[in-house]
Amino acid sequence: MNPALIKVMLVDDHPMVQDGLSACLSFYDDIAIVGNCGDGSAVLETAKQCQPDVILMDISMPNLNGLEATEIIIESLDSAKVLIFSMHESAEFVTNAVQAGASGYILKDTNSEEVYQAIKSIAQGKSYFSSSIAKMLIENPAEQANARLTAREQMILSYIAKGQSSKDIAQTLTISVRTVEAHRRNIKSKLNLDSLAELVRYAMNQGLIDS
Amino acid sequence: MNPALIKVMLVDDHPMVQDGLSACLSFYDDIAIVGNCGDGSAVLETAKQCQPDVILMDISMPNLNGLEATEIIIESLDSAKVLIFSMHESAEFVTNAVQAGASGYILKDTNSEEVYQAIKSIAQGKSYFSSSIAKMLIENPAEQANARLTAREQMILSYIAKGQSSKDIAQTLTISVRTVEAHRRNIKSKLNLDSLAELVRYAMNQGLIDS
DNA sequence: AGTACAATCCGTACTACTACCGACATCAAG
DNA sequence: CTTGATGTCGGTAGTAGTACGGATTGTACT
Repeated sequence: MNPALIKVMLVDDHPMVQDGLSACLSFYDDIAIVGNCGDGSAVLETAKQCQPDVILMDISMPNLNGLEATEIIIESLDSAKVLIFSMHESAEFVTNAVQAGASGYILKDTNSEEVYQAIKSIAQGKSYFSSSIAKMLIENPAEQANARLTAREQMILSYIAKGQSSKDIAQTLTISVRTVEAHRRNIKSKLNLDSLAELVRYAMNQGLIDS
Repeated sequence: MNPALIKVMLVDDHPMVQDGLSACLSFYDDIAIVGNCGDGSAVLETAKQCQPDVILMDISMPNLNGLEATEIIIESLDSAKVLIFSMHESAEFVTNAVQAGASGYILKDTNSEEVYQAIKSIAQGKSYFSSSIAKMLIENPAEQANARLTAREQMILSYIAKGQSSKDIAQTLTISVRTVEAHRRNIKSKLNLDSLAELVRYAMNQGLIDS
């Protein structure tokens, strides 16, 4: 058999994970690592150079998180499929990833054989989810359709969760304080959360910020 | 056996990270991976079998976290040194790790060369910290000494992180709003944190609240 | 062309929180 | 017994955020 070579690009801010994936996937001769990237904001550029078939993407990254990066990729490069490679097992993450355009979602505690199978499925145009993820999706079907934040709102929320005031955020983004406050209101309304504390917890659970 | 050979044991619940470390460290012929373990509760048993010189330990793991596992190891096997391999860059994690008996702390975004250097240092009885970690320890020196919150302050903080206002907390505890505000000030002063968001993150990292 | 939504901005009144300043009671430890 | 830490409470002033109420632009889809 002479299968088509699948070009894979890795996006993860941990060199160890990148090296681990590279090492593991190098055993399969129908997969080629054509590029890797440790920063969400550089994903599109790298992807345009590499022209990968499958992008294996971490969610929590500096600058630009994996979900936003996925949206950009899906809009700009319809040839590439995105496979999310995350440690987060919550339903919000998975549904957000799917809505962002990801074709699959696997957990970081999966072994290399399953990663390989997932890449193969994605490359063939199928979708792939870790068994525990699939089970969860069946048990908790789509709940919060209106809970989806826009990219701008996610950006604002991440600054809020980092501890910046509306004034700070306004200066950072060079927009009016009133605009930031409006986003604040919309975010709280969408997520049905009252307090700043709940916003921060939501942001942390969503992986919008570190630590 | 080569007397200079450093026996290393890996503890991480992500197979990818384990594989990556194994692959990267296999290039150095003075290091031997003598065992690995994906679960904190099995660390001690595995370590007794392997008799490692250095244990490379993740912090976030199921069942038993890396800090607790480190304490047990240090008490039971004085031959083994522990090198924490974490994605968390916060001062609390680092100081907690050191107090648990870890000889070093490196971040998951370090490259394999630095991991190698860290293992060598640890094996020689020295300590090793990632440059950003060392920098942080220098900039924020002994603030963890006065960073201990009283039971009352922890209680107040947990309510704050849950999203309650000072007024709410005052009613819940049947004390004055001013008292709650005073505690708030003291907590922020002790922890050297300005914003409510940082308080919430601290509380979550400390496990004062759920999810 | 019309609708919907996102993103931007403003006014006003109100509440919550912060930064200062201070006080006093209790209780453990030197 | 003095000292220090803790927990309690207050005044006053200022800043930050909320809750209404609007508005305008641009884009995208029908």
